[in-house]
This record gives sequence, structure tokens and C-alpha cells, in this order.
Amino acid sequence: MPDSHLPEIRALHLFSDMEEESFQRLVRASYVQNFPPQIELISEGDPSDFLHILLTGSVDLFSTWNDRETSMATVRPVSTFILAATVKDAPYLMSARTMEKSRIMLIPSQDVRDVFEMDTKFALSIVDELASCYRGVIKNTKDLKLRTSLERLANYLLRQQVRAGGGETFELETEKRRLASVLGMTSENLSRAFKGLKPYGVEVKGNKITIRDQEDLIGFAKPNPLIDGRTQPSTP
Amino acid sequence: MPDSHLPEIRALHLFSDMEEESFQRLVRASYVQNFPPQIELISEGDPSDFLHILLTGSVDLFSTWNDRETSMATVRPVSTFILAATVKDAPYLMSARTMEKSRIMLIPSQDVRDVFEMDTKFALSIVDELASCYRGVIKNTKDLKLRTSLERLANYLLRQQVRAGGGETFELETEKRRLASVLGMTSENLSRAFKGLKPYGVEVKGNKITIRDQEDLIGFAKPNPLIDGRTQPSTP
DNA sequence: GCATTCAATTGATAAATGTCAACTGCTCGC
DNA sequence: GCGAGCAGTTGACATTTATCAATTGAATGC
Repeated sequence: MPDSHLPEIRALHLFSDMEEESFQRLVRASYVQNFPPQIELISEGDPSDFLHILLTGSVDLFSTWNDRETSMATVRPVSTFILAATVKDAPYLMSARTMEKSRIMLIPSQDVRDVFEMDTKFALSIVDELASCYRGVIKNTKDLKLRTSLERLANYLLRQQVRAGGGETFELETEKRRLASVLGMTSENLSRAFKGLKPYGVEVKGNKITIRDQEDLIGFAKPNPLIDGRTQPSTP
Repeated sequence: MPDSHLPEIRALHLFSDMEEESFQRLVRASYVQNFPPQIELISEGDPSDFLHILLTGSVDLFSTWNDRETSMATVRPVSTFILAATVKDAPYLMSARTMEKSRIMLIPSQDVRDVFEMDTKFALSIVDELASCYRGVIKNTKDLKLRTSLERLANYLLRQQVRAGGGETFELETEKRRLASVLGMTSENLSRAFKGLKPYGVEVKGNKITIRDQEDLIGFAKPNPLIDGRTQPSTP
């Protein structure tokens, strides 16, 4: 199923090195679909039938237990998600829902597994991708276990500032309640945490954040490349 | 460097499928070393020069930030650790120290990377291993974000019971303060958490645990295969 | 056997975080 | 323009967790 996003997909580092023939096989087997907002694409526990590639829109990966829910990550275009479940042929550990209208490419997991057994370069890309993802989750665990929620927020803001170009003022690209969940706290606590960062020069107006004194905030947040370092790969 | 542990290493699923020639190359390049207890083998941030394989003893993987420290995992024989850093040729995200006298095999990371580019079966095993590890960390994140410390302890005990053979009484194979750190809490809190599980039939005597009424504890802990499911691979 | 040492426990207290309810303020549709 | 709906905020309070200090208890060395 051809799609105008093909060059972009081919450029993902997961696919950029593979043989053209293998890539074509994946593309032929796949299909592309549009989803409305708030659709649950995947439920944890389901068999992993497809590797998903988000072409446009955004997707929330979340997990539930005992009537509680937590947001694990946000997927943004163009990137793949649930790669690990696909290669293991194991049930999804996370659920996924569209946050907005989204266009998604679905590649049958069996084809992915078949191809990576034949195409060494593809296998190597998968190794690289999985290793990146693993390291990303380890960093997240360190963030959760070693920092208070105030510290997590401070470091999040500094990372976000960089991603947004480094200007004094930038936008959160996430709803605050989702951000709270990602950071492992409640909305109420996040709201108070923003207040708690005011002494360090953080000003909040809607989803616009201004960091008046970056040095000061860094002094509090103590960012560390082994936790906050940029390794934002596509999420498997 | 030949070693009596070679058959065991060969049997690790990371190495079991690879070509004999590739395996021999790794073995020739590697060396085996004994370490006393409490030796820091690896410091986070260091370049990842070697893939480590724990032959005997035990190793604690931990991380630090801002004078705080947390235990991320315990490695037990025979298994590899810090595979992800090795394949990415990136700095270690965790430190490692021996908990007791340990025998460790070290394979130069460069050789691992060279071999996995040539030996497809080895590459596929690495994919499998990394995917397992990734899923393991995701489960851990869900445990941390969705459960209170009392719930984490309850589920830990149930998992441990299974690993120990399923009997009513079994032993913790971890020092309590390390267990506390692994579960993301303080020693004091762990001590009180054990008390908090008494109403559910948990009895503690030193490092011997007895679960009088498993049904009752399960009712409280609500274990879930997507969090507690057995996927204990060697830790990369 | 006894003193030393250190993990583990306990109590008292403080800090962090969650819960519940009420309220604010904005957006969106009519 | 107005009101419904909803994310976000605030306050009061409860719960969870950490901290600090003191004590217990078990293992170890001499």
C-alpha cells in the first residue's frame, strides 16, 4: 500500500539501512489507516499482530492496573511503536490510543519477523533501535526512583526547552494532566509543582512556559546526561 | 581463554544459536577474572569496553544521582549484563558492583559488535535478548507507577515464592536493604511494609518468609502477568 | 565468652504526595 | 453573546513515604 509518507518511513533509522527488496515486501504487506481521536488502537494483553508506524497525529501509550492508569509515553510522527512485542511475538504490555486524528501504517508482525531473519541489515537496525529504547526506559526508571516530582518536573522543563529550540519561552506540547501522568504524579500535584518552581524563575501561562533564569533552574534540577540525555528513538 | 563455565555460557540463549566459529572468536578474545566482594566493576558514564558475563557470585546494578542511590537489578549466574551499552557503544547508564566474591567473563565490546554483524543468528539472539530486557524494564516501570510500596512488596513476595519452588516458606535471596532499594523504598518503610502484610498471612523471620494464606495475599496483591510475568532474562 | 559491628527494627516526626470537593476560567457550539 | 462542559487550580485534609534517632538482634572476631 503506497503512501506519500513512504520516503519518511524509509528514512527512519529502523528502515534506512535495509535492502530495498525487504522494504518493499514490508510495504506491500502493510496498510495505512486513519483513526479518529481517542480511539484505543491497542489494548495491553492483546497479541501483537502489527508493528505500528505513526505517520501523522499523536498516540498515547498507557498502562492500567487495578483501576489505575498511567501514561508511559507519547508517540509523535514519524516513529514506530511496540517493536519489542512484535519481535518477541508476545502480548502488548501497553495500550495505545490516538490523542488526535492520526494516520497509522500497520505492518503485520509476522512479515517483520520474516524479513528481519533474512535481511541482516534490518536485524542490525532493530538491535540498535531496541537498545536505544531499553536505555530510554532505564533513564526513565532512574528519573522516577532518584528524583522527587518537583525535580522530575524541573528536568522535564529543561529538556522540553531544548527540544523547543532553547528559547526562554516555549510551549508544552502535552495536556497538563497527561504530563502529570507521564511524570508519575497527579494533576493537582503538578499544578502545585509549577508553583514550587516559581522561586527558580519558572512562569506558567496556560501551556506557555517561561524560564526566566535558566542557571537558577539548572542549579535546582541538576540535569544529568545519564538520565536526561537525548535518546528519543521511536518507541517500540 | 577457556573456562569450565564454557558449556554454561554456550547454553545462554544469547549464545546458544550462534555459529561455533563466532563463539570461539568471542571466547578467544575474552578473559575471565575473579573479583572480591564490594568491588565496583563498572561506573555509570564509563565507556562500555566489555560485555560482562557473571559466572559465579552476584552483582548489583545501581545508579546514583545527587548523592542518592538506587538499586536497579541484581544479576545472578549465569547471565550477561550491560548488553545494550555494548551494542550501542555508548556509556554505561548503571554502575555494577560485586555483592560477593564473583567470577566474571569479559568480552571486548568491539568483538561483540564485530561478531554480531557477521553472524546473523547471533544478531537475532541479541534482538530477542534486548526485546526481553526492554519488556522487563517496562514491567518494572508499571510496577513503580501503578502500585504503592505495600503492593509492590506483596507482588514481589509472590514472585519470589514461585521462583523458590512455590512452598509456603521460602528465603529472600537479597539483603533487606537492597530489596528496599530495588522496590523503590527505604529500609524503614520496607520493615513497616512487612508488618502491613501480616494481616494477609505474611510472616517474616530473618530472611525466611512464610505465606500462610496465599489466596488472601493474592487478593490483596492482584498480581498481573503483564507486570509480574516471568521474563527474567539476563540483564544487559 | 564477650565485645564489636552492622543490619534491621521501632518510635516520633516531617515531608511528599494523593484525594475529595469546590471553584475558576477558558473554549466551543449554538 | 451566552451557557455547557471541561481542564486546570485551589484549599482542606488524609495517606504514604522519608528522615532522624534510638534500640534491638544477630553475626563476627579476638
